[in-house]
Amino acid sequence: MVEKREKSWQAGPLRIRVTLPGDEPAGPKERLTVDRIVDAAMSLMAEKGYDAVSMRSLAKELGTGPASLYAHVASKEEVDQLVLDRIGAELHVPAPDADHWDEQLRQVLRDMLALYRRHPGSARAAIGMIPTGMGALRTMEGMLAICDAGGISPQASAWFCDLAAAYVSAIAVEEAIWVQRDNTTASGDDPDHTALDEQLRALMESLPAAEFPLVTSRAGVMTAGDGDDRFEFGVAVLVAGLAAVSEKYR
Amino acid sequence: MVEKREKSWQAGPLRIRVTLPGDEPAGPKERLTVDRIVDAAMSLMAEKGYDAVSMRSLAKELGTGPASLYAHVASKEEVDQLVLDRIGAELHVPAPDADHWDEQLRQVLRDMLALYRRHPGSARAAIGMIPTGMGALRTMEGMLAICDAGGISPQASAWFCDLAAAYVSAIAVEEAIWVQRDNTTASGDDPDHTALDEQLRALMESLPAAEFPLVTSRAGVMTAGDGDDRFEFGVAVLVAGLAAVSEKYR
DNA sequence: ACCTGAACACCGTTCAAGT
DNA sequence: ACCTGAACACCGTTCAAGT
Repeated sequence: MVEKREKSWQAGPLRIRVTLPGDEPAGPKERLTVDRIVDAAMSLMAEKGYDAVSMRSLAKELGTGPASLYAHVASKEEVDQLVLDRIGAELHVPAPDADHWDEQLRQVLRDMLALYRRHPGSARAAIGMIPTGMGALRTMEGMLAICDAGGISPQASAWFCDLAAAYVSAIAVEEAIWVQRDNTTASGDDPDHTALDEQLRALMESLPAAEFPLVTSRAGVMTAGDGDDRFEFGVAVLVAGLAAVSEKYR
Repeated sequence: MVEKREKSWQAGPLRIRVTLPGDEPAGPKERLTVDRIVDAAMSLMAEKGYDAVSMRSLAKELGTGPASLYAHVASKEEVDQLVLDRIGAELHVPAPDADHWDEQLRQVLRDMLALYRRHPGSARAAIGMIPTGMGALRTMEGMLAICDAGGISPQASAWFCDLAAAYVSAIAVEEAIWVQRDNTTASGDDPDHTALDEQLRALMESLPAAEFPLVTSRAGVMTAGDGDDRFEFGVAVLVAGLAAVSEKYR
């Protein structure tokens, strides 16, 4: 009834896999591999969000039962870890330039957020995960090199890698959760979360001015800016703060 | 078969509820209220971790079925929100002191983390949640006042509230996830996650030195310090960074 | 208005049995 | 070695029915 509908081949270092539209249930005779499981997890995540990725939905996508996956991965958590490792390998940190170390560092953080955005749902998998994939380690190496070029102390550089990763993934998770809510609530109408900002602003303005003089009078500035504006502020604070405290952590 | 085994009464502003040991299934005649649901969620979370809190376990704790909860709350998410609102009310921000605004701000962030730690599992509920409870709003008001005393621009102050909340809750979630893992893996032996640090350090040192000169040579400093040391660094970076960039966001 | 039992449509993981 | 069906012990939420 179902023939081989999926094609995959190796072309040098690239693994190419093509699935024609309407081929969702996939060929059941294709051998299960860790790579195929990770592929399926990433495409399912991108298409339907993190919550749609389960051992069962993954198995269905691959034309098998959930128990079969456990011959290749130990747990759902391992699948998440593998997805993150694969994504992490996409980030490339430039060679350090001492004159622009701070801008380079800010750019790495922007690229990290862009990576999560490019793979919707991936941020949710990153919650509480310590990244130990080769990609993440290479990113660390690159960040340390840039910090060195900027004269940042080794201890401050080391802890900054953690701090930056925690901040970026926190922002990415927050965004991922709105996006998911927007997708399930409003039926693809318009993706502005400005409605939510407007609501929050109204809430702040409606507070008793005597008890909340600042929140009420600054409701506008509190809800100002989009995600990028706020992230850019965060990135600026982090890098400026690093420069400022570096000496204290020598 | 089961009599009223739970006692609760009002004593001034305090709500006191005593459940004798062995009374877990609770009296089934006590009327269900939102407050009782939130009480149950908080104690279940503290005792058995966030994952143990479900609409079903909550119902069992309250001596009823899961469907009954929906007469008082709309969803599990609302329960989480209510728990967070209650916890948020515990934080108190001091009146601003212009000479020590930066130390005051750092202390608020420390207190925020302490709050999550005092209610284990609560951090997990905070993921992707925009805090709109009265407690959170009062905390914002207090932080804005301290920033004002420090001469920070309104825009920088406003965005800093967000940034700080995101950072602290990211750290709290990370900690909550170790704790949960430690509790389920090692059977209450010793709660040092230093073993994990040691493992990470070994991994870094085992990397090829040619490709990872900094990660390998600085594995020690990368895994140095406990949670408090690293958090203190983060807090120092954030507040110093705020002071540094404030003028750019006037 | 509040509560209930039963059901719906899901989870992750295990395990004996097959090939 | 790899895969499978069936089961175990769970989820959140809905809804008609009761009081």
